[in-house]
Amino acid sequence: MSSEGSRGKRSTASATRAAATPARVRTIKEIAAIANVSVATVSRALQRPEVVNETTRLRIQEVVKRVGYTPNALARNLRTARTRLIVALLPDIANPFFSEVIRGIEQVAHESGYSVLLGETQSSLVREQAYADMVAARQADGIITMSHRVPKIPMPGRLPVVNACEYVKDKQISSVYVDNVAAAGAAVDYLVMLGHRQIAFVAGPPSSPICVDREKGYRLALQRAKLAVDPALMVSGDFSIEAGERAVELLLSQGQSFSAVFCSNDEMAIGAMRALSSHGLRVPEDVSVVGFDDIRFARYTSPALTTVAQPKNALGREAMAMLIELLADPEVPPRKRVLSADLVVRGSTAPPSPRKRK
Amino acid sequence: MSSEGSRGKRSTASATRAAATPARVRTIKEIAAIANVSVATVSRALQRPEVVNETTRLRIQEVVKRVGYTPNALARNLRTARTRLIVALLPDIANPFFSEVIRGIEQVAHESGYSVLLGETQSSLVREQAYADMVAARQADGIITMSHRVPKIPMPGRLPVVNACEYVKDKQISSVYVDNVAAAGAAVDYLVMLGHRQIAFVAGPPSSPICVDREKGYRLALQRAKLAVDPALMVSGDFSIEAGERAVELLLSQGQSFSAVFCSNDEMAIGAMRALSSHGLRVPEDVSVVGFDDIRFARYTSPALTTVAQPKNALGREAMAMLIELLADPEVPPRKRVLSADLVVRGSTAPPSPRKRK
DNA sequence: CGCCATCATGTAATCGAATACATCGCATGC
DNA sequence: GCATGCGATGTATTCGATTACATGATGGCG
Repeated sequence: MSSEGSRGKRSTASATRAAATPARVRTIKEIAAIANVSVATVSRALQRPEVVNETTRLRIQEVVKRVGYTPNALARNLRTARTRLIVALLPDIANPFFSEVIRGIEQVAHESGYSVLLGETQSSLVREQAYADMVAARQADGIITMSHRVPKIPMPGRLPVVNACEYVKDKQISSVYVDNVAAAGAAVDYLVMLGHRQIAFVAGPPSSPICVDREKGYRLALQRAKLAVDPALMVSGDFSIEAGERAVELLLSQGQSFSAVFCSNDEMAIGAMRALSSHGLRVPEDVSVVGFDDIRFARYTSPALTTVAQPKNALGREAMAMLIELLADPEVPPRKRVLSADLVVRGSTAPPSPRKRK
Repeated sequence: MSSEGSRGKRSTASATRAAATPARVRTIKEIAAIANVSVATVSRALQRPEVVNETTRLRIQEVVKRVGYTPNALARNLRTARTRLIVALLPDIANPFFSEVIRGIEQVAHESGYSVLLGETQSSLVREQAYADMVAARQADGIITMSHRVPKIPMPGRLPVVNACEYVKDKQISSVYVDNVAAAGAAVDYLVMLGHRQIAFVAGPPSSPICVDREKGYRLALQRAKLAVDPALMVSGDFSIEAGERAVELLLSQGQSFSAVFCSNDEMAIGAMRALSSHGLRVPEDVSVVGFDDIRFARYTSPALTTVAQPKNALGREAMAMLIELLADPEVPPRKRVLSADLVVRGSTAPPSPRKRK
């Protein structure tokens, strides 16, 4: 069926600048017929232009452009068993922290001819798995996941998965993340250096290893300063602004005394600042606040937020580089790459005021 | 080649709970061989279970689960000519406005068995086009674009494209967006009602029709109030926080007199507030600020931002519903669906202070 | 002059699943 | 007892590209 008919044979010269051929979905066969060559030649003209005779190539390219042909990627990918597509899984696109990581991923991806598709998982295992299945189903070559779970993909050997921002215990999975223990410790060290003695901590979800690390950093820093770790000053939240608000509300309602709060991410810190000010407490005069991540909004809160800046772009770039390496050679040994994060001091921190609060 | 060999024949009963068969990539042929049926039966057992005999079906399903078989989606999609995948293009994932729109899109998509992949375009035509080509290349069924451009896709008839949040002139493209003229007008009406007479306007990129509309709403509201439209009070920006900052800096450095600023989006409003306060002007006592979008952070600025709330979730839901409708029946007439946006009054607006400023 | 390398191109197999059509067995009706 | 229909399954084609291998033309060289 589908015999080109009408056109075909000797069309190339005549119709070059004729009215645009009505846009249609074309196949390589049609292009071959119009250009009077075989499908193999068309394919070669598009894939490895250097092996086809120049005039033939130009003729084919002209036809392709004129009739508007886009090769069917499904057929091509089926045959070649690669898609040049990778999926980046992020828990929450509303979290500005990930934006820049994504940007880093995309930069490196494009340099190597990969496209990036984003999947929002809302931390749901089901949805993580659904996107991961795209790899099993051969719709994508690999995955960068920004959660602390590795989806199951039935495959031989190494999974084409790289973990970014978080990390998993599985030694086989390459990860890029920051030294959360050290970074959190540095933040608390700074508060201690300012003179704070009662430092509250708003933790993230305990299911996430990096949150455990941030808490560990907090504890170690207190120990270094010979300060007691007071469980009553430790609350946990789910990374949302509201959670930060609730955490501080809780501390205040319990009548806890503290002159600084260290939060496991910036959004909770923003919530914390809000709760403080709605209780008439000034930041940083009455209470200092430190966040983690350095999201874009952190410098626009008032006062601007002191926070631990993760190298977001580098995290993304490095993750993608690792994935590309892995896709090129499944034998490369897995690595855990640890970057460093630096404290950025802004206006939300100051020495504690002499008069004891509350 | 590839004769299953070893196993095959009569394995089903014996190995049911044997040690997991080493994970490998399977094909429908292998499954058929292991289950002792034809590929057609395996395919049917998976696609239309009701047409295969129950015992056969159970046997096949058991094998599928045991050896870990995921059908090759490329092959399937190639054959069936549909992917059940749609791509949502957004200019900037860092912009929290889009997050909720995406969420609406995903909700409806999943209800109808579609998966959503996100493509960040950074407003680059090239990148928009690259993602759009996925449709031409049959890797996705349709596109929801949140920019004011419609990518070119060589296809017969209606393009499987829906426009959300923005809109394009092209009558053939369905769109969902809010009545920006009315919404901007309502915001300015409110400022007028509070007593403001000198209202500055920070516009968005003039290339975007919705920005033109917001400006039109501003002008009309001023006219309704018999106030002059003063070009000196109108500045434009690119939707970033920094742009809002720069816009207000400019007005102040020019010595312009105004008691309120209406910004085309929340991020510019946040920038505006920052510029005002860094010049010692209090919001709202000295200058009132109104934004547009109602992003999540809008209620956490201090003071909380008065803004025009777009029905973000509904925009997403409606866009996806339209796309699904369109994919099911390319004949449905295109529609421009206009939702309404409501002013949310928070703390950044107040009547102008009696003493003239500057 | 004939052999062979080289270049350009064509033919046909292939990727893995879906499915139209064919086949087979068996029960039902006349 | 035989035609009919139906349910269950198998055979073989198809989707649209890539690519190994075959073929044919050309030219250089001994």
